[in-house]
This record gives sequence, C-alpha cells and structure tokens, in this order.
Amino acid sequence: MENKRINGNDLLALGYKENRALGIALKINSKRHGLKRDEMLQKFKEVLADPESFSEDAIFEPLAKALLFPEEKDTNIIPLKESTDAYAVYGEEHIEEGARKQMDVAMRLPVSVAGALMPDAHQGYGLPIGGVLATENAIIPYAVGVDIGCRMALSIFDMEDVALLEKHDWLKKIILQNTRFGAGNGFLKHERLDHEVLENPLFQEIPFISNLKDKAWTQLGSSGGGNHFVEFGSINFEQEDQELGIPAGKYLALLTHSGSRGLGATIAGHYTKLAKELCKLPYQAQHLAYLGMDTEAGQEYWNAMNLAGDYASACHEVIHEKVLKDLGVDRMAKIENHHNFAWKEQYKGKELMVHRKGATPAAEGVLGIIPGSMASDGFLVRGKGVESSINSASHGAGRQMSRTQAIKNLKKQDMLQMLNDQGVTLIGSNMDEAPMAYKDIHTVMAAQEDLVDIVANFSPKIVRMADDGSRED
DNA sequence: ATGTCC
Repeated sequence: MENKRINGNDLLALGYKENRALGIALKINSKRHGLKRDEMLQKFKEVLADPESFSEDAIFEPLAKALLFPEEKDTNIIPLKESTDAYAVYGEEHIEEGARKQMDVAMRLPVSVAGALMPDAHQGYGLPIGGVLATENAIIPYAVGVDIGCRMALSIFDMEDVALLEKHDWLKKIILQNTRFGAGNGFLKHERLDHEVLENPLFQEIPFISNLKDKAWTQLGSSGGGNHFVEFGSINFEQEDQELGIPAGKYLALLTHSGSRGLGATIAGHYTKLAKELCKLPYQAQHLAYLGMDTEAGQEYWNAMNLAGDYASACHEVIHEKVLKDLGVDRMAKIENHHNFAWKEQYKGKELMVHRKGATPAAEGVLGIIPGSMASDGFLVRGKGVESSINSASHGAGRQMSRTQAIKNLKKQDMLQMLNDQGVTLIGSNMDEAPMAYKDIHTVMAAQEDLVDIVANFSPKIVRMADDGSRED
C-alpha cells in the first residue's frame, strides 16, 4: 500500500478541487521527479497551502499558477455546449453513474450530434466503454480507444461439437501451438508469416509507423492480454440459418477476441497527443480532443486508424487460417465484427462519424458476435438497425467489478468450480477475468432485445487467455 | 489495451 500511486482521490482528500489544477497536479505526479509518495503528497499539500512560494519552482510552478489564477482562461479553449439532446440508454439500471457522466460530457462537444449507451457500458477514458458517439466532420482518437479495431472473429466448422469432448486434447494442442499471448509478446522470427497488410503504404509514408513495422510483423497473429482470448466452443443453431447456409445443429467453432496490439496502441497514443495539442477542451472533456476530418491531422489519423483495423483483422485471419489448416475440415462460415473504431455512416440523412468504443455495429441484417464470459454463453446476433442506438449493440456482458476489485474479492476456488460446472478447460488467465467479474450476459441481452436478434448461442469449452504471471513488475 | 510518457 505504501507504494500505491497517488490518484485524484488522494488530491481531493488534501483539499484539491475537480478542476484544471487537479489535472496539472496529476500530470506532475506521473513524472515522479524522484520524489517518494509521501514526499510528493507533502509537496502537494504545501503548494495548495501557499502557491505563491512555488510560483518559480522548477517542478510545481504550473500547479502554483493554476491555483493562483484559477479563473484565468486559455482563450484557445473551445467551450462545450450548455445543453444537448437526450441520448438513448439501454439497460440503464445496470449502468454506473460514472459512465453516464462521461457520456453527458461527450454529448456537449461542439461536434457531437447524437449518442447512445449500450447495456454493458462502464467508465472508461474519455468516452465510456459501451458508448456510441456520432460527430460531424470530426474524429476523436479517445472515442475510438487505445486498442483500435479490436474485434471478434468466429469460424464455424463442418464438425459436430462432440469433438470438444472426444478430441479435447488435440483441440487444446491446436490452440496452444497456434496462439501467442501476453503484452509485448509475438512470434519468433522464423515463425513469422507474411501478410498484405504489411504492404500498406503508411509503413513507408509516416516515420513513426514505419518504425513499428517490424514489431507489427512479429506480433501478427498474436492475441495480447487483458480480456483477449482464443477459444473453441460449441455453437448451437436452434434452427437453420438460410443466409449463412447452416442447418440446425451444434458445431465446433473458434471464437477469437483481440485487437491491433502494439501497432494500434502506438497509433492511438500518437494521435491522442496530437489531438490534445490541436484541440484544447475544458478540463472535464480534455480526453475527447478531436481532429477535423478536413484537416491533415484528421485525415492522417483516419488512414492510420484504418491501418490498425486492417492489422487487427489480419491477426485474427492468421489465427483462424492456422487452426483451420490443423483441423483439416471445411469451414461453413466466418463472421467478424469490430468495435473501438469510427465509421462514416448516414444518420438522419447526414453523413456523420460514428464512434463505437466497445459497441457492436448492429445495422439491419448485420451479423455480430457478443461474447459472455469464459463460463457463459456468447451470441451470434443479427442487427435490427434501431436509429436511437445509432445502429449499435453491446460488445459483451460488461464488467460489474473493476480488475482490482475482482482480484481482491473473488476466490479462485469459486472460479474453478464454475469452470468445472460448465465443462470449460482454461489455459492461462487470471482472477480479473473471472466470470463473476462480469455482468450476467442474459440480463444484458434482455436489455438490448430491441437492438439485435439472436441467431445462435456459443458456449466456450477450451479457453486460452494471457497468463498474468508474465507481468509481475 | 499497451512492454512502462518526450
């Protein structure tokens, strides 16, 4: 506890207010400056009590100035709208207040036209996870998110699901051999595969992206960490789906969830920083800095975001092709959909930029995959195209416990029991991804029955996630 | 989410 990072609450406890000075204090704190936690807290206390004596301090001068001249307005700051139109909230009774407040702020951006909150919404950075925001002629890097183009991909094989029992060990081995997990991890040089996404001209045109090409190659087909997974499971079609050409039955399927790895994360960081320099917003909205679509920076982000999306797609493709080859059976269908992205879409007759941060596109007839947890069903769905949701649905069950809460409160024995009850083999993972840390997927699906039709149920049976042991520092 | 902020 001694080394716990100083956060906003610590500063509020010292008497700081939710304003510009708080933001500056946190920024100073993040650089540490060789001060221990207690020393830093003491300094913050002293600056607050007597900002004047710090007005020429090498470290605390900006904080002292913000405290001395709180009302001094940067004339470049773009004001928020006083009021906005209402926005639709699905499953409101299960959504924390923090997510609502973030969405309220996002709606007040001068470029915002419409918004919606999905039933798995929870507090994020900038726009909440599960937030949908439609803007005019502007794109917001942090409304896309850090893991640009993160997605779900589902392959349905021409093999009965009984294989999950009868060929369990073989399937487990196929996952182990063809997937790589963990932050920073990828494939060894001799294991790397080529892919046309690496030929994208942005790898030549933009220097910082060019520097990422080798890592992108190494990480192609890897899954990363957090809530990402690769799993075999049983998909159950209660009735034939004519569009997919799949008869009623239970089949072996592969479901993957991952994103654009280091490439996307670095692109997100680069353009968020640029947006914050070019677009100064009031304190509570600063993470929602936007880039005009008619500006060079906006166009560059749009292109880089699309590259990250294509790369994320290529990562899934590599995994699915390897598994398909090892299985040696036919694939009946492959479905893929992404979240953490921005799309140019028509809304009420106008072209808008629709940001879906942890939300699934659900225009009429569009297929999507909404996973539950490692021990509960996920769903193959077909969108209904509801305008008030901005053609969207949730991207999963959503957390009901933060990672820290889950690690602190949940018992491993309970998780193992749950996995055992459901007949799930788990490779890797950690308590922060325990099924109990997530909302009940059935409640979430009920809250969005107006938004999507369920096509089939997917039950995970052999699940691989990142092993948390790889990052102990 | 990501191998730890220019």
